[in-house]
Amino acid sequence: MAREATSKTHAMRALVELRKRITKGELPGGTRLFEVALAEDLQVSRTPVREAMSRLAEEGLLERAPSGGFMVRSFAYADVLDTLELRGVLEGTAARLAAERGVPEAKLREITEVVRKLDEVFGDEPGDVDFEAYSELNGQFHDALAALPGSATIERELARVKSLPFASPSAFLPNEGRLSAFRRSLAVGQEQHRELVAAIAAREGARAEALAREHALAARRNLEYIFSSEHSMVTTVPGLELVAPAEK
Amino acid sequence: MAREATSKTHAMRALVELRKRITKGELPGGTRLFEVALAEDLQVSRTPVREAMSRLAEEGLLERAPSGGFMVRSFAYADVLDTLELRGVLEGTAARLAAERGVPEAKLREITEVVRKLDEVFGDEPGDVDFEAYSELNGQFHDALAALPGSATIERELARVKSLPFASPSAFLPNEGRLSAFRRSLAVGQEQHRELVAAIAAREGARAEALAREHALAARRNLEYIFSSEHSMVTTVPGLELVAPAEK
DNA sequence: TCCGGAAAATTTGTATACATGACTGCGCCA
DNA sequence: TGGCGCAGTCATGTATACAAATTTTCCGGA
Repeated sequence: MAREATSKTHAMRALVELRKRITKGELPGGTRLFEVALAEDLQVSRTPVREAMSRLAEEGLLERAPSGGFMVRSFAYADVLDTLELRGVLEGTAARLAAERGVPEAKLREITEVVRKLDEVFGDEPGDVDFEAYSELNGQFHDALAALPGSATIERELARVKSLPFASPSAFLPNEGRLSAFRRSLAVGQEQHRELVAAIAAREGARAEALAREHALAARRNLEYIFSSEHSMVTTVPGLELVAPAEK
Repeated sequence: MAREATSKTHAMRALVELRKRITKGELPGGTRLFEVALAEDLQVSRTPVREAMSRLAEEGLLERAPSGGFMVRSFAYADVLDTLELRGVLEGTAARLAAERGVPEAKLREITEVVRKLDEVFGDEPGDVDFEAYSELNGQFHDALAALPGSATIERELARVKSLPFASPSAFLPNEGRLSAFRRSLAVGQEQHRELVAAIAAREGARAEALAREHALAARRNLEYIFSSEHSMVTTVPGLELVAPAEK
C-alpha cells in the first residue's frame, strides 16, 4: 500500500493538499474548482493544478464538469451506503473466485499469518485491544484478500473503491474503540476473518462470498449508528465529513 | 449514452484517435506513450496529448508509469474473462438492489418497454433477427438495468466497466449473427431479459441477482468459444484485438 | 568481463502567454 | 414587459520555452 511520494513534484503536493481539503469537507460537494484561484492559493502554476485535479477525478473525488473544469463530487449518505455495499460485493467476489480457482499455498500462508497476528493484538481482558495494530493488520488482511484470486482486474477495482476515504476497511475502526459494544465487534470481525480464510481454503465459494459480504457490511452498521444516534462521531471517521449533511 | 463530442477540442480529437489505436491493437500492451512523439504525430502540442492520456488512464486503457508518463494497459485473456465476470457481478448487484429496494413504476415501465421492443426485432423465422436494432436495444436494456436501483454509485461503476470495449453488453453480438447456434442464443438472452425484469418486479432479490450474473456470462461463453475454436473472429469483436495474443 | 558512475540524451514537469470558448448582464428591440 | 442578442468578462484550451528528473550510454577501473 505504498502511498505516492508526498511532495516530489508540485503536482503531487497540490494533489495531497486538495485531497485533504476535500476529505475534510472544506470544499462542499458541487464546488467548482477554478484553476487560477487554486494555483494562486497553492503557489504553483495552473499546470500542476490541472494534473492534480485530473488524478483526483480518477480517484473519484472530483467530477469533470460538462463544459470543462472540475467540481467536487457530492457524496450523500446513500452514496456512502452504496459504496460500502459495493465493497462488500467486490470482496465477496474476490473470496468466491479465490475459493473456486484455488489459491497458491504461499498466498494462503500469508493471509493466515495476518490472521494470526491479528489474534495477538487482543489482550487477556475482553476489551483490551491494540487499535493501532489492529487497524494496520486489518488493512493488510483486506489487501491480501483482494489479491487472493490472482486477478489484476478484481484487485484493481477493489483498490479503487477502497481508495475512497470512508470505504477503507479501517475507516470505522477508530470509532470502535469508543464504545465497549464496538470493541466486542472487533472480536466478531476477527472471527469472520478466520472463517473466511477457512471457507476459501475449503473451496466453499458460496460461503466465502457470503462471509466476505457480511464482514464488509459491519461498516454499514457502524455508519447507520453514527448517523442515527451519534452524529458527533462523524468527525472521527476519515472522509465522513465530506458527506452532504442535508440528506442525513 | 451520449459519447463525448468527437472533435470540439484538440484534446478530444487526440483522445478519440488514441483510443482507436489502442482498441485496434495497434499499440500493444506495455507500450510507452511519449508525449512529444504523439504530439508531432497528431499535429498538436503536448498539452492536449497529456489531457487525452489522462482521460484514457481514467477510462482504464492506459496506466500511469511509476516515474511519470503513460503506458498502454495490458489485457491478457484472463483479464477479459475477469472483466466479464465483474460486469456480471455488478449487474447482479444492480438487479438485487433494485428488487430489494423496489423500483418506481416509471422505471419499471421503461425497462419493460425496452424488452417489448426487443421482442419486435425477432421475425417469424427462427433465425430472423434485426441485429442492428437488437444491439442498440440490448445496450438500452443494460443501461436501464444499471439505473434501476437508483444508485449513482452502482450506475457509475457499471458504466466504468462497460466502457471497456470488450466489456460492453453488445460487444459480442456481431458474432452471434454468424452462426445459427449464436442466433438462437439471442432468443435465450431475450428470455433472460424478461425473467430478470419479472424477478425484480416480484422483489425476488436472490433470483434477480443470479439471473443477471448468468445473463452477463453469456459473453464469457462467446469469448471462450472464439479463443478456443474460432480465433479468426477476434477481429469481429470490438476491442478484442488489444488482448495480448501470447497468453492464449 | 563486470560493475560503478558520470555525462549525455531523452522525457516529463512547470510556468506563462495567448487563443478560444462559456457565461453574464446589459441594453436594444419588438 | 419580455425576450433576444451582443458585448465584456472570466475560465479553460493550447502552444511553447525552459527546468528538472529520469534513462541511457559509455568509459574507467577492479
